Amino acid sequence: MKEYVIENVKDFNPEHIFECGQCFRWNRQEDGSYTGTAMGKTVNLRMEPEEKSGCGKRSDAGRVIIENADEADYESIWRDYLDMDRDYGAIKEALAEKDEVMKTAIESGSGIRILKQDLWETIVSFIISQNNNIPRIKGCIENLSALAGERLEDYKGEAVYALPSAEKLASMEPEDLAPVRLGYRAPYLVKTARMVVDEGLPKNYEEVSALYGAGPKVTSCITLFGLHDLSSFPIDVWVRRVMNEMYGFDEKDVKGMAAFAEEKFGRLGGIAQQYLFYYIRSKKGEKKQ
DNA sequence: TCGCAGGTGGTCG
DNA sequence: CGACCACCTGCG
Repeated sequence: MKEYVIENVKDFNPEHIFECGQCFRWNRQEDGSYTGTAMGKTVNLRMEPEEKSGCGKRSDAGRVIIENADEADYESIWRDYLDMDRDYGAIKEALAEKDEVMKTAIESGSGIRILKQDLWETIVSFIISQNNNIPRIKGCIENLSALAGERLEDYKGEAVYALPSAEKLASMEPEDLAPVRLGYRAPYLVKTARMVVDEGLPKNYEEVSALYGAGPKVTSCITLFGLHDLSSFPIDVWVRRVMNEMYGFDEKDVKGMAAFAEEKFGRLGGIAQQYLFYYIRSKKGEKKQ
C-alpha cells in the first residue's frame, strides 16, 4: 500500500491529537497507530522517532507516516487537515508563560494539534456528542454513516462510509434514523440538516448557535473545530472540573470561566482548552489503573 | 438498580 | 434572565 512520510515533525503526537476530544472517527490500533476517515479518505497514521544524527542533539521530533496516502493527497488534504503549517512550539511557549497550570497541562498533551475538520462533519458530530459518552458517540457516527452515507473506497477489505450529507439527512425523518440509536438527538440532527439546506452552512458563532441542538458548548466546539476559530473555549464537564481543581472556580461558574479564558488565553483559548482537557482526562485515566 | 455520560430545549418564577 | 428538568441509550 502506498504511504507518505513527513520527516522532522515536531509538536506532534497521534495519541494527543486523536484522543483530545476533537474527533470521533479516528481509532487506535493495536500497534498504537490511528486509522481514520476524513475528507472522503481512509488512512492509517503513525509516528516514529527520528534517527539520532549522532551529534547528541536531543529532539522530540520524529517522522509521521501516513499509509494509503501519496504526496498529492498530503498536499491537497492532510497537510491542511493536520494543521502542519502552524508553529505549535511557539504557541506552547506563549501559553506556558501564562501560569504554572498551563505549563503542566502542556506537558501532558504536548503533541496536540487542532485538526481542520470539515464543518458539516463537526456540526453532526458535536450535536450527537451532547450528554453522551465517547464510545457511544463513535458508534452513533459509524451507524449513521453506514445507514445513510455514501460508500467510500474500501479500506483493508472493509467497507467505509462517509458521513451523510446535509441534503441526505434533510430528506429523512427522525424515525428513519432509529437504527443509529441517536435517541432524542435524531430530531435535532434532521432539523439542523434542513436548516443548513435552506440557509447554507453557518459562518460564525451566532449562526451556529441558531442550529437546533446547538447550545453554548456544542456551538463552541463547532466554531473551534469546524470554523477553526482558535479563540473559542468550549466549557464542558471536564473543563469545569479542571477549572475547579486547578484555578479554584466554582464548577457552576461557567460565565466566570469564559471571562477568565478570554482574558487570559485570548486568541489561543481553544488550544489552551485542549491542553487542559487532555490533562484532566489523562489524570483521571491514571487513577483508574 | 439507577446514575451517569463531553448538554439542550422548554418551562416557570 | 437564571434555575430546574426531562430526555434516548448503554454501561457499570
